[in-house]
Amino acid sequence: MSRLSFQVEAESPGTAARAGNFTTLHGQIETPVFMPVGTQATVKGLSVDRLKSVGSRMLLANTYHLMLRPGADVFTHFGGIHRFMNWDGPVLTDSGGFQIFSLPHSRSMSEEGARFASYVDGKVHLLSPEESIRIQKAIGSDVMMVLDQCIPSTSSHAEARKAMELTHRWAKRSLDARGDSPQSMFGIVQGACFEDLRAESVDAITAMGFDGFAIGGLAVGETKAEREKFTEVTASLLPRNFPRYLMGVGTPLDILEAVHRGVDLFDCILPSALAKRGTAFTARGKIQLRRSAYKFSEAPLDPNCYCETCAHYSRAYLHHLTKTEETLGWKLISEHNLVFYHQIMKEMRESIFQRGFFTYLQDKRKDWAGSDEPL
RNA sequence: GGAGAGAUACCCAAGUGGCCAAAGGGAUCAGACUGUAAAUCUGACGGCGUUAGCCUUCGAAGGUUCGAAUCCUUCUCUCUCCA
Repeated sequence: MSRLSFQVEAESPGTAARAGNFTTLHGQIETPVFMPVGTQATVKGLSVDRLKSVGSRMLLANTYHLMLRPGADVFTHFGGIHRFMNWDGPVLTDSGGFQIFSLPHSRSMSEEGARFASYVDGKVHLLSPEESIRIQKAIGSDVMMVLDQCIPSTSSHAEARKAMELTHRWAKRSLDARGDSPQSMFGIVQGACFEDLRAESVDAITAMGFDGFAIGGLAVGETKAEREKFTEVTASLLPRNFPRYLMGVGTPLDILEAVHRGVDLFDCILPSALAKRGTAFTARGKIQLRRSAYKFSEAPLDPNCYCETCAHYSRAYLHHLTKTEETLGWKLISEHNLVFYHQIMKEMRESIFQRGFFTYLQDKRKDWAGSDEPL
């Protein structure tokens, strides 16, 4: 029986998009939902007050980074991440599977797990499925992710099969390691850009008894068209009554296209990572605040945005903060970007209830993809 | 007034006869970034030309040399120390 009690509340004609909800140990979440990335038990630059104010309801944190610092024993001491970081909403922890992909020179792979040399002190850690789950239990996340092997999506069929099969064995070990913990757990579908492997992976993972299903291994090298195709191929095979999570995706347009294909949860570093380099999202495309065109601009980022940044600060000021690399600029643009992401999720959900998602999709495709700086 | 040091492209700064249109930073401009280790990475950066190449540059003016940012002469300006 699912620990999340996910239910589909509404669907919309002409699309696989659905609106739903699920219940975690720290409250209910309405989908589609975007989770800001808080790798180190912080969404960079934003206090919990600000996060709540911009509309964040569920955060992602990272097992690998938190294992290195502050370490699982600190979470045990505090009784979990919620009290530690003063966040009372749900938290999903990534297992460290993405670091297998993103830190390839710091680790070696075996059946047992991935051995990492810590970037903190060089000490070697074995990140096995059991160890990842042990740490995620200490962190006390509401949703734990199985340890998987994420590989470049452009990998060969043979490599993709090998990583997928290992991911399946690790998924089973991860699930077994959960034991009777009340924390829920998602399995992860792999298979790179191969339809047969994606189908096989869905069969294997859905047979194990998870509380939700993630589509992994996308936005790691493939084209936008491939990403959409394999999101669709995979999502269409996943069971209707469980949440579907597209890991690490993506741009506003990526998310729109994925909701259209039946995905419910998202996380991405882009709103905060791009804010650091002065990129803001608006309904009319991206704004690159480093451009000197904004030097004297008294306009807000987006005249239709209700965020604090748009209420109080000009593009000229944000341009200045970006050029001088002041952290306030990063923070103000991050807040704006998160408001933008949460706002579009809300609009998608509402359009599904109104049975108008497909129209919304077509409008946004035109507005976003057709702008000078496409989203 | 005396002694010394120096003037290089938007800025800082290497270069002391040919391999120099001139290292390296910064700034500027452009691009990248999707389950975040890193204030990150990439490209352009005198002008014209698609390339070959041509033209104009190293405080100013002369000179030496086949050839000068580099050597010589004079001049202009800046800085440090002593009076």
